[in-house]
Amino acid sequence: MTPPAPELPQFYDPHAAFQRYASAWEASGVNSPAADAPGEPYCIVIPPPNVTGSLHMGHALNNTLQDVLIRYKRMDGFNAVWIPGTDHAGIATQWIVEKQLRAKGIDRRELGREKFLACVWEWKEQSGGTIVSQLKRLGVSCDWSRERFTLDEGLSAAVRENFVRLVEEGLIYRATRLINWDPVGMTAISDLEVETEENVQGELWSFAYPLSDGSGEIVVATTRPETMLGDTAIAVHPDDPRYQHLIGRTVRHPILGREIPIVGDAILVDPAFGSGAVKVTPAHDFNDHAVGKRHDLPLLTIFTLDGRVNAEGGPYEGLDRFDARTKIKADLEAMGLGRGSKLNVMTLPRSQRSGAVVEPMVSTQWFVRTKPLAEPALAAVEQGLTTFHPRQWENTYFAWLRDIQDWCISRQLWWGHRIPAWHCAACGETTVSRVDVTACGTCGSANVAQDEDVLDTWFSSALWPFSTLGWPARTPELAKWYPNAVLITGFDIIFFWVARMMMAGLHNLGSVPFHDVYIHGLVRDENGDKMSKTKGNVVDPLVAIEKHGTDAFRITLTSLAGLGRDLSWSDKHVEVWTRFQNKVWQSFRFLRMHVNEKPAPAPLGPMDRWILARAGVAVQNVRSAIDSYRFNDATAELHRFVWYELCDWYLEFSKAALYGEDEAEKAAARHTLWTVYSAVARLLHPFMPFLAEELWQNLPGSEGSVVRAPFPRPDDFPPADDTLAEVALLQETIVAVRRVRAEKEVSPRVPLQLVSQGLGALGRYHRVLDDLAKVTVCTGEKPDACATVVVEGIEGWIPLAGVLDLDKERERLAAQITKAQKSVDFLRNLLGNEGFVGKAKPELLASRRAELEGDEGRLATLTAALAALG
RNA sequence: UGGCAUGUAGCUCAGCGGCAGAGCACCGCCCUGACACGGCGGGGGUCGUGGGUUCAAAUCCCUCCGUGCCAACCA
Repeated sequence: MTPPAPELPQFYDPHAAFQRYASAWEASGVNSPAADAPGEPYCIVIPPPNVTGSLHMGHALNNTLQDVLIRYKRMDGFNAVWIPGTDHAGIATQWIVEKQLRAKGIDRRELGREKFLACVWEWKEQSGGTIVSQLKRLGVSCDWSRERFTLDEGLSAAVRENFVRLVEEGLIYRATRLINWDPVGMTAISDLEVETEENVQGELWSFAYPLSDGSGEIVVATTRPETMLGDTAIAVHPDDPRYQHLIGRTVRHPILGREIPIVGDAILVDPAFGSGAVKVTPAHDFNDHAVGKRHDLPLLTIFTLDGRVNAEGGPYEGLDRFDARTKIKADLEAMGLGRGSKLNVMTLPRSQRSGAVVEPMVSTQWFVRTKPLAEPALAAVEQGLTTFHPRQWENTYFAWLRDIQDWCISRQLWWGHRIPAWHCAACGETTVSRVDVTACGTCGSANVAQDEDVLDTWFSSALWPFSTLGWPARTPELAKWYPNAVLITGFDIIFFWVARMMMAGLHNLGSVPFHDVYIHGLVRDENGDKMSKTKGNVVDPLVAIEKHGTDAFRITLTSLAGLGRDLSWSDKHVEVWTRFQNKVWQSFRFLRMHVNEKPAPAPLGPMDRWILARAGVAVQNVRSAIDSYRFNDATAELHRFVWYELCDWYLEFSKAALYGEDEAEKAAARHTLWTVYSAVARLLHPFMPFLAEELWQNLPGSEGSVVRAPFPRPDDFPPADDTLAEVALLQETIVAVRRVRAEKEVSPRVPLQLVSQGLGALGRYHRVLDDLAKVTVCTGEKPDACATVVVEGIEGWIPLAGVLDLDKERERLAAQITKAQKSVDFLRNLLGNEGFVGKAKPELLASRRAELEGDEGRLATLTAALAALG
């Protein structure tokens, strides 16, 4: 006799397990494979969280899914690595530190660039680690030895290399253009960083421009009266009879006195809208800018960089944009030029970061010529080199890339990658270089100064899948792990990030950065509302982990991650998995009561073979679910198998053996339990790693850590054999008998097939016996509707009349039979038709035959059932 | 205005040509030896609307309605 195993605690303690295993795994090096380690490559790079950030539910979901995949692939023998890191997040970070300094009464400009950057670095050092430690609390198995930061030395070199290359190829250029300006952040921003605020109640105000010759006036309407200071034309539709004769003439600016031409422009002007005449401000409106180009109008910038009226505004100089609006309106009204106003629902462009209303401004900036980069990125997805999951996101991706605009990449910030370009004060030329420049590349003058601006933070993020692997150096890591296997991210950054990584990867390395892109939804609250601080419905993942434990937290998120849907987080969902966790634990304790050493293989009974075959099916289902990113299906399959097959059936059946006298049966049950739980621990590991390890460590005879154990394969288990059908029948029988006992209606499909030998065999089982003992079994002459049973050698029957509405059942069956009959006739005709057979492909015919057989079988079953009902 | 989703049990969702499903909630019985964080049984649905295709539609096609997101326009 082996000594009894030490008893397991009554309840699983997820926090203790986390403490026990998390850092031990990291120290073991299992997460840090060498590039030349054996196994097919499988690499995921983390979407780098901002250093400003703290972990929110979106991160939790995103990283849990990555961890599920990486743990699965690691167990499956891949050389799997998950590279973590953080993003310097240019504007966002600078914004925070500036705010902190302002609170102390310090302006960054007083401080100077160098000192300010020192402050940002200091802040990054102390709080940049927060997000990392929070990630670790999720139990993620990143390779922390490869952690990167977008501003570290290697990545900065990658950024320079990419920038200089694109300049050399003519794909980056510097130009003066109308761009989106953030007057609060005081920087240019890209189109993507402009967000629109919907349904703003605004005012559409009309006023009159007097014709220069005094012969009348022309009325225009605007939501931005202050921009009239920069008007350089009035546009009308060239075919509009009201204004046609005015084209070519001028109006006089009522405030500034300028003469302004009236032009005809069919593209901008809709004669049916408003007065049919439009004021044109080419320096502060994108549409007007286009008109200006068409008609060669002067660009008149009227605002300063912080959104005040400049010297061009004459009497309004120094006024804020919005104050100027009020005053100009009032002044024009006073001059008798106001022509009424109406309410107007509009959308306001706001800066994503500062929230300021964006001001279009003419400015000199650096741009990426995106068209040539977008074409290969489009083609790669069209050709299936990269696949989105779910597929429909490819449409979004295509739409944006097909209509892509040049990308403004320079930012008037200090925190970020400074543009590697040096302007010469002597000759005015610009030198772009991978190394710092001390002399002008054109004239040789030493009077050069580096461009003051930094790059858009997404410019460095675009390189992330390969800059983290050492590019531009040709490292073993790059050779092994590029392209990455999969990118997991949210739909909100398909344009910002995914598309740009595709472009950068294809351009710099000639192949796609990843084979799959999994797009997950948004984590919402239990009412389906977006989580937001103002609503106060934000769930802090760390609080949830404290409350429920890492395992339950992770598998809950995973179970909610269906393809193409947002997730609704609620404690009710977590409860399901907390209970699942307990179910696994309690059933494992049962195993430990009966198994305290690794059992030797033994001849197996039918129930043993049944559960092993079912385990094989579950393994197959879990695998194919993960392989196709159906995370919710994977967890549902685990839940179904463990609870409804393993615990509800097998464990109950095994008691007959384990509490009985037959040593051979006991040996079979022990071996089966051990085998199945060995698989369960490994199946659970990607989802509930700490629970899985706790099982593994307490499974007698298991070796090492579950982290390094192989993920179960379907062929680890015996295939289905004839006993499976028998067992299924026994189970149906038991269910039917329980229903009879409950005096409930019995579905005719099952009890009419009751097999006496089956029940006889079942009589030996624990809880089943209990059920049967309470069933009234009759003997003697059998009525038409009954279930035949044999209990402890006595054949009898269970009457069904009285608990069945026989008339209703007959009616229902007859309807089904009519339907089935039609199906069978149809298929038979189809197969009997020579012409059809001649043309049909063999496999199609085979499937049709199979269908027919299925239908005939069903028809037969139904007919038999009807006959039994009389 | 355009595009993409989405509408299935009270709630959260799965199913996507072949007998309408799960979890939670609800009702009844049971603290039996792994588990009351449990067991057994049960009730509950015109699958948003109207048409069409099919032997057969929740599932495919069209119409409309509701909801969400993205993009564009907004003088």
